[in-house]
Amino acid sequence: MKLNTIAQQLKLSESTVSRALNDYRDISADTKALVRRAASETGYFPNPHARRLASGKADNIAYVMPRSDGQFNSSFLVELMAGMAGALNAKGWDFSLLVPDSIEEEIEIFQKISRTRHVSGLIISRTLTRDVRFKILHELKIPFVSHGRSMDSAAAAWIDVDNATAFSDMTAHLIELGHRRIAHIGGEESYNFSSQRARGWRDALVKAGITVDPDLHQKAELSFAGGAFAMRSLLMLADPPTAVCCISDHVAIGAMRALRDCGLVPGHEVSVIGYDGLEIGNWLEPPLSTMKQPLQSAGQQLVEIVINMVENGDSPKDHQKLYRAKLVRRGTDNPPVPGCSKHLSRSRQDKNTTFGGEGK
Amino acid sequence: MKLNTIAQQLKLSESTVSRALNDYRDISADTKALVRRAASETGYFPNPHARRLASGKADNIAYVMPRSDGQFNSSFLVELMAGMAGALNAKGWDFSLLVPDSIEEEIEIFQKISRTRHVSGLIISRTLTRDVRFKILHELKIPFVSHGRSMDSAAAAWIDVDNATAFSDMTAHLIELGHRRIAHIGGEESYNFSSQRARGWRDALVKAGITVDPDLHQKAELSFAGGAFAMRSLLMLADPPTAVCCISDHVAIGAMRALRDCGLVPGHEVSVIGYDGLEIGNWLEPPLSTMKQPLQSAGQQLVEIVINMVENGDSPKDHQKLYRAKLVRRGTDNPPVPGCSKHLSRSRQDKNTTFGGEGK
DNA sequence: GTGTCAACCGAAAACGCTTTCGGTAAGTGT
DNA sequence: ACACTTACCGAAAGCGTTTTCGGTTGACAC
Repeated sequence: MKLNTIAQQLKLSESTVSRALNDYRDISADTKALVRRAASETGYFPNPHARRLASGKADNIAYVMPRSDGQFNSSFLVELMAGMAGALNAKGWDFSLLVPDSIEEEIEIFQKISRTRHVSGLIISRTLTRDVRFKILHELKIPFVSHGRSMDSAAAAWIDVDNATAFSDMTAHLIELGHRRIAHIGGEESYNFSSQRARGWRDALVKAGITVDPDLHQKAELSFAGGAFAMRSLLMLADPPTAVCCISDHVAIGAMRALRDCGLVPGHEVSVIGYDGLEIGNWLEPPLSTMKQPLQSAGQQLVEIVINMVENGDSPKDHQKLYRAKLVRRGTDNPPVPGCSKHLSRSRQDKNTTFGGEGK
Repeated sequence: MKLNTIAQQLKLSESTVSRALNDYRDISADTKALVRRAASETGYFPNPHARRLASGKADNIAYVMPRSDGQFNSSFLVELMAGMAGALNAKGWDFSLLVPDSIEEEIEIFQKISRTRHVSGLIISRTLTRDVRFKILHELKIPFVSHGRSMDSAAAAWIDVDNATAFSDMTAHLIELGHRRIAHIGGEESYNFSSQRARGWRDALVKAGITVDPDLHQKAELSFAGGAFAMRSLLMLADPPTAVCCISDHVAIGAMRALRDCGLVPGHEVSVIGYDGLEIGNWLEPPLSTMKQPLQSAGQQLVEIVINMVENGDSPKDHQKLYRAKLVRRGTDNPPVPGCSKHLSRSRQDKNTTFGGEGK
């Protein structure tokens, strides 16, 4: 099933067959049809390695998968990768996965790619506030797009959600409901989305004339446990919050658990809003309010961007896209309950008295 | 940075350099050291395409990712893929993802692989009870391992969990707690794990001398919504179950929601046990009991198996491994509450009377 | 000395495709 | 009739490795 075979069979030269298959315009329509039919009849597939070696093109995209955070929004990740694979498949390109253990290893991989060019384009994610990868990839001249911005991404291609606006929207919503003491459970601020979300929260408070109490800003691991721990700390405060903006749904779910453990009902004594729009939130008791990203097909978009850069040499700057998250009210965002603040200090409440909030 | 350059630089032939790098034994230790040093100094990486073309080896593994079931245990999937990527990376092999839209497309991909051999080995999953892929891959002589068995997998390599035993263990446990009316919310039985799990449930009942009531066997979509729907059907029964064995944690979570919506408390009037050992189960109210698979590094294992088959020509049959799932008691498996069965028929209960079960 | 055997290395032929360059034949205008 | 395109195709040179097949040494025994 080599090009050779098919050429002899048709009494054409290899080069003609090759060009016919690749739709060169100096091949007559007749021969093209002829060759195509012969190819599909014999079930011919060009050898990718030979093709790539000869053409110098790799025709594949690699996604740098964030390592070892089992707690991160994994359903989203799967969705994302499926989207990428689908879009690439439509183009006939390959999709590989890179899972570096450390940032050093990641950079090493980049260098290898830049030398051998065995990967035509890259998609990175989980961007840091300051992220060397942008500079490195730029220097190595590897076409790439990032899922998430960074302070170093001005000249790069990216798609992202407006984290700051999302969290100021969220916070403003709670303020409008009547809350004044609104906490934020955030994450490690070296991650760009972390610091942006914290900023959004802070901005909304300031804008409403509420002074920001540093005690109300907790930093947590982005996991169930992290959220639970942070929530417990908040409840220990002399003047606990009546609402909490959580950096992720996972964290919010942990926080809900902590509330329950103290005999409180999420959305009653303490409102909770998460972020991610996870399906699971709908199935909790009570259902978790959250911010949802509109990226139904982020994977596909990312792929299309990087393909454009590889094939047409598009400028990265022409591919920057910001989306806005939308509030999804479910059951855990409600007006503060007057007099409830007393209940909030350390003492475990009797379940029967605190149970049965007004719901949504 | 070609082999050429480095050869001239050292005044050696290309072939010598190549063999030195690949550790052939007819190259002296001295020259090997020399070449190696030169290579690492210049930062040389062999061109993968050229290498693969010349050697005929692809040195990569592809994973056929199950498409479009957002509801499936995605954290596990991510974990799995990370494990695969890690193991492959250690070997210097590439990892690609295949995401076919249909079974036809999947088979087409297999044929392409068998022709061009651009993928050395395959990992498949989400096996069907009758799964043509086993026969096809065997005929095409593509080395592969499956994550999950099938009726057609006798001669193939696989790792799997003993689904039947897991569900008979689960059911037996509920029987021991005193339950007699034990339902099963299962899935589409064309999936192998689905039918196995249903079988385990049925076997345990029979073994305990309990006649199997077909009404108690619900088939649901493997999602939150599917679980909720099935649970509602069960509650509508004239004689509803006091315990439910759910095919997955997702389904169980949906079932819990349905219970709550009827004013019931999961683990009180109706015990619920899930399957998968999802982290999220720990954070529900009450925490969900479940069966946990011991596959901490299934990805790595799968990769090692297929590599062995590719490199050493190992027989598939020597790589079949069955694991046993373990019960994780959390909050939703308890003895039946006497007199509760009355509450179970359709009527919405007042929350205050039903709330506050004995917990775990 | 001659023969033998390792140990080492080089020349050159693959591997299966792409792409440049040039050549022929037919069409176009004058 | 001539030059000049245009349309189409073939020859051949890569692409950067691996691998087969010999060939040249030097050591060692006789």
